Amino acid sequence: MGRQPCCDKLGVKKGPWTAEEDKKLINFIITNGQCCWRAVPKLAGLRRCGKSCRLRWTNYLRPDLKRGLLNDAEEQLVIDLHARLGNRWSKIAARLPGRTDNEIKNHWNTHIKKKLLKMGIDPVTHQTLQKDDPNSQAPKDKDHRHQLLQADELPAGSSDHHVVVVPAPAVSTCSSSSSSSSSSSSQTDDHQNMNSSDESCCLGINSESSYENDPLISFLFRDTNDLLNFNDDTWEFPFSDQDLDSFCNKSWEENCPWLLDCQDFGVHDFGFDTQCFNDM
DNA sequence: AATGGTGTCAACCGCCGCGAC
DNA sequence: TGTCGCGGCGGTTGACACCAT
Repeated sequence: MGRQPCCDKLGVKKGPWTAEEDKKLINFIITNGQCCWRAVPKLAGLRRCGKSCRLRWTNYLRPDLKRGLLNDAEEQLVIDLHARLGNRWSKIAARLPGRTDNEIKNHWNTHIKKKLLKMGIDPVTHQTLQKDDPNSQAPKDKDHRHQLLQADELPAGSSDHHVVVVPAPAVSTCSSSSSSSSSSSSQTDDHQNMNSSDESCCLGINSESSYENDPLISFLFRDTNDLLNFNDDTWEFPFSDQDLDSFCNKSWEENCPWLLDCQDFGVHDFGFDTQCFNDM
């Protein structure tokens, strides 16, 4: 998928990356780490601009990337964060481990926008759409999974009637896996019917206690008031110093077990073992 | 089977902020 | 203070996949 390869006047290649180029880039970064991106193509033997190398690495080759569609819990988090931050995809991506801003942006534009419209929510303002709005198909079910709450602190340009979609708190059971079907109608229904146990299931969480020990996950799911009080300008990394020390002393497999799912591409595919990334 | 419409997403483009000088 | 280089960000593009007719 992508564009046809081409070169500009300076002989810099554009278009889709080949496996050979990927291998060169990965090999270089594993050996040298991420340094001056401008120097990377020259040193790695690539006819690409540094920007292209950086993008390829951060959006596709990084070993800590999750693959596949966003699950319902991640999607809900994106909606919540978007209500707070607007189109600041990098800020949103920073709160979703293993996801890139580009991925989230694409997912928003192709899936979530439509889903919100079907739910009767304006994807730009997060306001409920007017009832006489032909685009509005808001559900009337009072058991609707999401609570539409009045926000007291909202992005610039928001109106007095701005609402934020907030996920229900996670509970302790996990009954069935939820689908991330791309079918918009069934997807909406699933979304509305999915209970909070499904949500925790989506992140591989079996119970509240099971993620209490994971500082990042527990941060993501702790009191939703945190989301309402979220202030991007003063936000700090949610780990305590102790957590951070613990994190740094573990391998990436221990800290990020979902990365093991990525091993069939991006690491072992290129002849590297996971030790390479521990060394990094 | 052929055609046209729509969806998906990797990749590019242009702008901006920041630090160095 | 102004300029430059760099990295990062968000918006957009366009090739391919998929589906409906």
